[in-house]
Amino acid sequence: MLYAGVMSAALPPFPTPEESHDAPQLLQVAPSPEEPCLRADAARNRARLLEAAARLIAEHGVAGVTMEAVAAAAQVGKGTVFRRFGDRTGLLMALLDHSDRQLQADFLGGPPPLGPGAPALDRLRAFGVAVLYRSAEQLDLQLAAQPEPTRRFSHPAIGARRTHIAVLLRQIVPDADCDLLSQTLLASLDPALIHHQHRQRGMPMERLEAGWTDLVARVTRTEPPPR
Amino acid sequence: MLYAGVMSAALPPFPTPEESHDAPQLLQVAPSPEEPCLRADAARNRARLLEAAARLIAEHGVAGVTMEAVAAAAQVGKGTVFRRFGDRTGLLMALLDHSDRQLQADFLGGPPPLGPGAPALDRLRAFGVAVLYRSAEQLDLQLAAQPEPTRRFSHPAIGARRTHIAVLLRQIVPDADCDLLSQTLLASLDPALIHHQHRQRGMPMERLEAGWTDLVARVTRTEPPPR
DNA sequence: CAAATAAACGGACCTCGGTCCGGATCGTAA
DNA sequence: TTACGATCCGGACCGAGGTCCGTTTATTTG
Repeated sequence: MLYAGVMSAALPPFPTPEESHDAPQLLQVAPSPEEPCLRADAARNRARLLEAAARLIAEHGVAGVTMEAVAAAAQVGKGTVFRRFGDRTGLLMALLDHSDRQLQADFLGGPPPLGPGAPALDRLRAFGVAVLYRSAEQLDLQLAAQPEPTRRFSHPAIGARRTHIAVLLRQIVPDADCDLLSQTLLASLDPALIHHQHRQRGMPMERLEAGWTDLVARVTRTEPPPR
Repeated sequence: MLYAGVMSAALPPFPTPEESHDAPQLLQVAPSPEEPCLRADAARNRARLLEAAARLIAEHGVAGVTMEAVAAAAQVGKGTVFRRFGDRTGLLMALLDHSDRQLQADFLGGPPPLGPGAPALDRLRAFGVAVLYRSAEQLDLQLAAQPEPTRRFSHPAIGARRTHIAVLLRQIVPDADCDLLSQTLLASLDPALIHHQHRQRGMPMERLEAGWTDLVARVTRTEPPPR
């Protein structure tokens, strides 16, 4: 389990203030237009908390990330953790934030086929594969960071992915209900599903990758790629 | 919110003993071959607990279903609740058990197009629609009964549905990776997804139904039905 | 019917997520 | 530099899920 990415994600002092779980923004990419910019001590504590959480994960796994433990490790009061991140999943999602932004930057402005420049169909294929492997790398954290079912699709990062898929789909199958189809496609990349297929049913990642490619071909009614 | 179905589910003294959450049986239908058959007092308490839980839901919503409250309402010790149902989700899933069996009986042996007799494609369409509306009716309970991500696909009832979809798919697109496709299709019927589309994004159920029909057509590479 | 054994019971107890509010700190403006 | 208000901090506190184990009860066997 390599949590190096997670560690680095903890370092930038970008604030994700406590109001982070409602803004229905469609496409986030920068640390949001202009954050209320935390007070100096708040920003410092935020960074220490993320770092402490990452350290706890590295040492004791996700299960070891107790709100009290994180607070203690960061030498901070428990209330501070909740003030900053709202709840446990908020903290864990913040740990994934860096990697979320990375992915988003890649498919919004990175090199093809993930980024713009390639045909939409190729971008869609590449997107799924990217999400697949990214999730597989951080599966434990991804699973633990899943909020209760009611909010599972409310996270901005998820919304951004859905929108991206929908945009691509509209270029390929303009007549379809792309808003709906995009959700379905995204659901097939759910970390819990990956966990079940890969770990519980033992399917190799290559098969999941092929499954995604095939699914995209079927849904778009195009020929499967030669492989 | 009609919980009549739930109430009636509480009545049959069928035991679902504490070992119910691992048996990887492919198709359950009866109350399992021969349950270890609970002791008389245990069966009685089980029934009282289910009844109490259903009553609490009817009165205070799912949020009112506290393990202690259920125990108290059933005039039983808290430990007994956990012994019987393992954990909270176990209790809530037990409440859905009756409706699960009903659905299963319908698609395994009921009248077409859900049951055998109709072409596989029609059965697949009907299956999705059935699951869709059934879930919509009990959304709150369905959402609350979702276990942590790790076990979300381990429930026997889910496995049965997956298998059923896979069987149908194999008759329609024998060359596809039906085991994988079936999971994807099932994922698009996830209660959390329905909740998000229908309640949070305001899509009418008819649109979700059309979405399923369209998805099935695309995935099987068949013509969409005339409507 | 009585003794023996396995199963079930109950509730005290623990942990952990989440809340609350009096007090400390930071940023700012005079 | 000082004063002031907004923001933040901390940890006591609460509720609910889950565990444990001494006690009770159903069932079986002689």
